[in-house]
Amino acid sequence: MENGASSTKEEGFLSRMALNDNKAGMEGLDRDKINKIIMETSKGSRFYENELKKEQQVNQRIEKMMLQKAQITEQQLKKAQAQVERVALELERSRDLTRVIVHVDMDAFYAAVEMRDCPELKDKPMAVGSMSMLSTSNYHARKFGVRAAMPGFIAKKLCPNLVIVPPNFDKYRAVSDEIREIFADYDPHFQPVSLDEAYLDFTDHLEKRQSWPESCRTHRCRTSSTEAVPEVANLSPVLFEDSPSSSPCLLSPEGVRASGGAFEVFGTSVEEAVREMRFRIEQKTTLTASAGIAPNMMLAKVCSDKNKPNGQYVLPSTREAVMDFVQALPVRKVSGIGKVSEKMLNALGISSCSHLAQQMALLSLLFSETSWHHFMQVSLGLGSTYIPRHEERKSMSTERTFKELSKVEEQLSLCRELCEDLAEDMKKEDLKGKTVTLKLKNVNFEVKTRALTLQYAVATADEIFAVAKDLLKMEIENESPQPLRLRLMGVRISAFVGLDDKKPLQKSIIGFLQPGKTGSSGPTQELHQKLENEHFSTRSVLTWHFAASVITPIDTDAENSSVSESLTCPVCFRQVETTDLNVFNRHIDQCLSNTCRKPDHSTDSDSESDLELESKGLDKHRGESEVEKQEAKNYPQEAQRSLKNHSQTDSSISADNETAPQPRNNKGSILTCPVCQLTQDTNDLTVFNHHVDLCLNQEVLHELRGQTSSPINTLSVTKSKATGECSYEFSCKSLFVCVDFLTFRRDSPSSPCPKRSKGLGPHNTIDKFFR
DNA sequence: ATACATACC
DNA sequence: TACTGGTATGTAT
Repeated sequence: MENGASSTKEEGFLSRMALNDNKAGMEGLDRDKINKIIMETSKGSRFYENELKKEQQVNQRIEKMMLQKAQITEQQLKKAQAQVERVALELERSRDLTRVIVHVDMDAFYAAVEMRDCPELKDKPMAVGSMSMLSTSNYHARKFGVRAAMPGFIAKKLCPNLVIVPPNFDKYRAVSDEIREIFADYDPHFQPVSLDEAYLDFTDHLEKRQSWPESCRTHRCRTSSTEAVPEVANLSPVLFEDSPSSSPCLLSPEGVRASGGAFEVFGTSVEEAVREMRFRIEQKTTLTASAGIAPNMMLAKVCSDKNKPNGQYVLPSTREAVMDFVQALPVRKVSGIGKVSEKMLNALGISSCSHLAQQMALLSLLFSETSWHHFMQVSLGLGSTYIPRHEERKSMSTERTFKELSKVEEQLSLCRELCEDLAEDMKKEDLKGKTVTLKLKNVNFEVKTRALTLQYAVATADEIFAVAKDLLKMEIENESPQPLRLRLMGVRISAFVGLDDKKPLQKSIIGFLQPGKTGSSGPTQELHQKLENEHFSTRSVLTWHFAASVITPIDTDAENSSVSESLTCPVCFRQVETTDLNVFNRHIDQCLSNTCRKPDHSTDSDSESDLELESKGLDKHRGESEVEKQEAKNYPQEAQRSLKNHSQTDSSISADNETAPQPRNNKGSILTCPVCQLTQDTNDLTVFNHHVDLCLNQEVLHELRGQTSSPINTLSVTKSKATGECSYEFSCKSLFVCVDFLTFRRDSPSSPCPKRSKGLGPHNTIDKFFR
């Protein structure tokens, strides 16, 4: 009668269900008692049973691993050891201790915001979330074992007086914006991890900071005491506020002194700079942050946890300090090593990073290359010293948990709803993707995903639903005559067009505009390095940083007159009646997408009939062709052609231009746009050139959109079009126009800073692209 | 390419 | 009563 679950309950429960006291604020509490309550509250639930099942899967994985381990011969190990040492040596050679990386993390962020805005909560144990799930708890509540990712009803058992506050994400986002403004003063290219967390590269800031006068390092306290300030109060404006770019010193020393009040002067060291940043965060938001300072991201992340809350920790940039630090580090503290990896490593007798180093040869035989390379880096205290710019998103999804849903019609209508929500989000970012994934979780918490990749990208609710509903129907069929008893459904879209398959040309443009750091170090940097070197010789690269992509009115001379209330769109060249740059940018986006994409055709797909399950066979093949039909309906021939490279079969494209991206203007020939690679149905060079301009503008603006935080400088558009010249000239001129849209700022202090892109002749810029 | 698992906040 | 939601990536097939 013993089923697998009940026989292994006793040994299986701990690692998955038990309290995770890994995080700050969890020291010295009664773990056993807490775990007992957690277990008692959970036992017997479907969730618990599923956790047991997963636990067993992990145990099996471990058993398999141990078997493998038992079969390893002395010889293999020797060989592995040699290999490991080679790699270690190579990694060691790449070690870079010259960067100063900071990881900042707000303390109990959501909870802290709620406490700030509701003093009642100050001295109570509280958490943000719901009875079903908590996202954060304050430090008071943590003493009871209440923590993030714990369901509220269990937390209540642990701490009956716990106050649970529903989340207010808009507010958190607003606070997040405030702290990010401060981050940007120390590293304009900082990388946000979440609303409350970011990585910053302080290296450049520190260099500049050395020559700053004291006045630039002086910051005013909001009140004389940094303690509890009621309400939102007038936050004293911080220095720098209005000069995110160039000179940070706004106030003269007299100004500082004249305004009176309490001041704090910060030094020029890293510690002081980071302390200053945290101070400013606290002055501005009444919330505290913790920070870790280290020579790479991996270490900085660990360090920020070290003196939490409201503290910071510096790991000196010496190999010795790093190695000492890492030896003592429990593997679980490392970002990327979670519950399961920890358990597997533990099974091998590995709990700290020193063990990790000792067992490397073994690990190289038991784990995949990516895994053991990661372990190796961790054990050597290596990590990324280059903070990559935020990557473009790779997927977008929406999912919802609900109480049991078993009726087919309800499942289908829910699916449609999700698709509508997703489509709405997609629209906001103007995305289209080719892969649709349906996610289902049944009442036993078993998760399934079903995906289908289309030939063309989709974006609208109808298009997505056309696919998702078939995936769903397929699952319903599979399960029948039993119904699907669902507790969650989700829809995801991925494989966006315009990321990979689009244009190496664009990459060159952006690569040129933003070559990034030139520091060489770490295997993780090799890729960046390689990419860079394709276009530049490493050290000689000027580090141009994009400043703003906003376009100013052409007629700036009318500044004082009453007529200056409009801006000229560089795409349609019409006046836009606004001075709001956001509005104006939206207009340009609109213009660009209107010109480069066919207008949407309203798709009245089978929305009604979709809600009935077709009882006939619904095999995958049929599903696909249905989807394709749907596709064809939604995207008329021409639009499909403009969507991507699947246009090869199009009869209007002559067979002889397969690989030649350059336009030719021979008599009677058809021109191919070097950007979108599509044949242009014209022989008119002016028309063709206009098309290329649009393409380029769209690409560059699309790429740069969202990369810049503070629009500062702008420039006017000069309409300098080439007509009747050779094809290369077109491209160059077009690129020049496109480059001319932008204003650059040179961050490198070694060279003068041209205010306008006029200083960037085509000789400096375009020539490089075409090499 | 698909499915599932792990990880992070 | 009640155990999330969003994104990325690794592993296995």
